[in-house]
Parts: sequence; C-alpha cells; structure tokens
Amino acid sequence: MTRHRVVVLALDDVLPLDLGIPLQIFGRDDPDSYEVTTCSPGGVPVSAAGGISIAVSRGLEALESADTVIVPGYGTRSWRIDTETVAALVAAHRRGARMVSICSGTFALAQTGILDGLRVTTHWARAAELAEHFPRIDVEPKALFVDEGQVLTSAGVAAGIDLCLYIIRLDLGATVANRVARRIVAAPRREGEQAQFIEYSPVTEGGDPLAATREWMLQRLDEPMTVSHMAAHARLSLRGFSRHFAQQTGTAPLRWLHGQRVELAKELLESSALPIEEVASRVGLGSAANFRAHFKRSTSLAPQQYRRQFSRAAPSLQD
DNA sequence: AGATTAGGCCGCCATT
DNA sequence: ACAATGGCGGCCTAAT
Repeated sequence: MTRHRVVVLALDDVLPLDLGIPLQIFGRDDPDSYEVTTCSPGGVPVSAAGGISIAVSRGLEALESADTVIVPGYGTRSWRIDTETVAALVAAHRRGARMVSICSGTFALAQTGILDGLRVTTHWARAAELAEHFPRIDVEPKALFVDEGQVLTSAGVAAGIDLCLYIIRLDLGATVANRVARRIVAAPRREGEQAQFIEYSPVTEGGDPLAATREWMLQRLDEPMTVSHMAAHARLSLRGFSRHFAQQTGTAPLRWLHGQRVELAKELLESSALPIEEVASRVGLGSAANFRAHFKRSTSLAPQQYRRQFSRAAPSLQD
C-alpha cells in the first residue's frame, strides 16, 4: 500500500502544541500507513514539537503531493494569510486532498473559499469572529469537530486530538485508532457533535445546582450582567443566590464573573490580533480603560504585554 | 486624579 | 432545637 501523505502546514514559526498533535498522532507507530511532513510558506524552518523528530521543513510545494493537509492553530499576530498560501491550499483542495484544520487553523481555510456553504467549527472564543468575517460559512460553535467529507474542522487543541483520532479510525479502523489513542493517553473517542464547552468546565460533582447558571453566564460574557440577573436565572432571592454561589465556587458572584471575563480576554489576546478595545467589549468589560484596569489587577500585566509574551516562541514541550 | 452613584458583599436577625 | 431562607443596612467596590 502506498503511504498516505499527511502534510502539516505551519503558519507560525513555532506552535508546539497544535503542530505537535498531528505529528504525534499520524507520525509514529504506523510507518506503513502515513508519511508525515511539515511545511511552511517560504520553507521557513519550523521547530519540531512534542518530542517528535520528523519535522522536515519544506515550502508550499509540499502541498502539491499531499493526500491530507492539516492546518493547526496559528495567528497570534493576524489570521490573514498571503495569496500564495491561499492558492496552494485551493489547488490541494481541487486536486482532492483532504483538508483538516485545528483550532484557529480554520481561519486559514476560510480565506480560501473552500469552506463556503459548509458546516465548520473553530475555537469557541473565536466562532463569532469567524462567522462575522465569513458569512457564507456555517459556523457550528458547539461542536468538537465537524466532518464535511473532504473538509474536517475542529475546535480547540483538545478537539484536534479527537479529530485526528477520528480520521485514523476512518482510514485504518478502530483498532489502530484505539492503539494510537492509548499511546498518547487520549480518550479513544469523543463525538464531534458533543457540546464544546465540556472541555472547559471542571467536572461537576453532584450537588452543584448553580452549574447551569454559571454556564449561562459564560455564554453571555459580552453582555451586561448583574447579580440580580443571575439570581433571576437561578430562580433564587438575591441573598440566597449569593450564599449558594459562594458555597459552591468559593467566591462571590461578581468576583467570579470578573475572573471569567479576564480568562476569556487572555484567550482572545493569545489567539487573535483583535484590538484591545474590541477584546474589552467582547469580554463585557466595556471601555478599554476599564478593561486594562481589570486585566492588570488580576494578571499584573497590561493586555499588550500579555499578548507580546504569548506571541513569542513558546518553550518546546517534551512528552 | 477625585467625586459620584449604582451595585455588590456579608453579618445579623426574624421567619419558615 | 435546628437548618435554611430572605430582607435589611452598613460598608466596600466598580464604573464613569
């Protein structure tokens, strides 16, 4: 059997985690099945990640012979990609190559037009942005991953693992997929249509009746919110709500909310190039000035400093 | 930066 | 007697 050529397109200089996932999953153990390489626009060297040593840097011409193209998350600076990269992706797709994205990698595929009319997903914090810029795409914010046949997209990096395992199951069957899952210590299977937030909330033990209200709050982080609103949603008195909330989370409602807003802001700062004002409004902290104050208080870093810190090359992971 | 105002937090107590 | 509740008021925090 000829080997199936998997080409991972790196759009940032180094992205150990996202890039490492397909390398790990397709790259070892099954040398008879997959030949895995990386490439990048202009052939700029890419650090291997996750303890893998198979990364071979090539330019976009590598996409010409790919059977599967995987675009991992990228874009700490901007999600725009150049026209050569777009053309290479379009050509690969037209040739029949299977197109896969992980996390914000979906933004690259979106620019090529090959997602138009299809159901896709990306990281939940950026789903609205994707839908806004690419109105012809049907963005499914709650899926872990979406299989549209030739095109498969996945949410955050954890969902990228699920998608890669799913693809191996399609190609080589459940036995091989389960063996790979065991090797990388992943759950052998999570369904693509399962709600995406599950991976972000801690496991809820029994006796956590406000979990639904917290979830409801998380989905409305960009809107104004008062404790009265929360209490109304939970159908409790103000006093009762505060009391239960504190008991279940260890902090008061507003404090918890602020914490969540800052967490979302970190996500956006790391994974997008959105201006500070836009981030401020998306996380429900109103003006940029107010946002800065909050952000600095809980991270002791200004938003821009934080972003800079994370757009630098991250340290390589070992496995 | 300081003042203003709305809203939040929490101890306390009467009620259930 | 006990536990949970909900309202009140004083003090604190957030936001403009």
